[in-house]
Amino acid sequence: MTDSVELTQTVRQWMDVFTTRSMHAWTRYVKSTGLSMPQFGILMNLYYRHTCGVSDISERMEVSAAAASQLVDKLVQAGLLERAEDPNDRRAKLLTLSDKGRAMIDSGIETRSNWVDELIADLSPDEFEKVAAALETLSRAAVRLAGQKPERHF
Amino acid sequence: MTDSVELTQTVRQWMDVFTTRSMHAWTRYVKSTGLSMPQFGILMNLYYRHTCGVSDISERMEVSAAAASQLVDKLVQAGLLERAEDPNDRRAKLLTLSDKGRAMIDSGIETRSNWVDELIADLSPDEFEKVAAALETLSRAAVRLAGQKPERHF
DNA sequence: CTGATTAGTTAAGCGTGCTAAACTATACCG
DNA sequence: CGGTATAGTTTAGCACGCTTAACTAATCAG
Repeated sequence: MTDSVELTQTVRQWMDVFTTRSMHAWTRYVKSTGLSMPQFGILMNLYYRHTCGVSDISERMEVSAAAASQLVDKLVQAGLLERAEDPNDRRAKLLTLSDKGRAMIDSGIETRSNWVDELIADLSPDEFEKVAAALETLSRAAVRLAGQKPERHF
Repeated sequence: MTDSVELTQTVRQWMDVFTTRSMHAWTRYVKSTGLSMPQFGILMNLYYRHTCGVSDISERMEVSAAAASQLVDKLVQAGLLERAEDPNDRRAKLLTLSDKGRAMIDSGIETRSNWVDELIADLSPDEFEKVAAALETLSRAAVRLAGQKPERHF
């Protein structure tokens, strides 16, 4: 039986390689879109949580409401975001990605996928299957962990 | 035999979950240090590539030499970086992390490790072993891939 | 030695993100 | 109804990163 400490080390090391690599790629892609990091962050938020208000953005990004409002406004003007009035609460706005905004994020994810696909293409079918199974296990664990303490900032 | 397209989908999805999560954590940590993103990026660079000059920073971060010089200067003043004259070429500087700078990155990696460890703790011993094996496979593939085209920007 | 290149710094100026503060408008509550 | 809280915007001002351009100093090539 392999040493458990050693295995932990393996997992951490992978995390290290992967995080470094993926952050670099991400940074590069964001720059290529011409958007700033915070702007792109808002688009990402809306990509996953389909709609929300300005104050939600403010909370998630831990910036003031003023900052969120300004950032959102730029994205609206760039045609990446739709900002509609909430019919249930006319103070609030409903923010959603425009098609253009969604396409931009899709394309970013696509870029990321390409790297992963190259990585996978390098594996034997057997390795591939094992890797996929392992990652699914990890995904489930991640979801479980996130569910355990949803009270944490976000 | 499981559908290969489906497996690819699994891998991509994990990538998605993991990237989102790890970038968020990274952003939060950087903010907590009081450093800006680019400043932290320089420290990261030097953490992995033990020493380099100002122009190397400039190239890797794709900013002007002036920008690199200014950022480095702030880090030196903050005591996170050592800037020494290169004895072989007195025009050039040798940049290295100070103990304080190294500690800062170590602590960031530590934070990341904690999350991974929590994730792992949630697995059965059997799952754990399989996951570790799979990630090692992936790591090797990543290294191989990186080695294949080292001419790419970096 | 001389001219050109390379490493790095400094200064001026711009764009951006951020905050605090003041303000508008809607919703909620007694 | 009237007072308070909430959602969002606007403004002024600051800090930061970045660029271009001008500059110093060291190295290299003929």
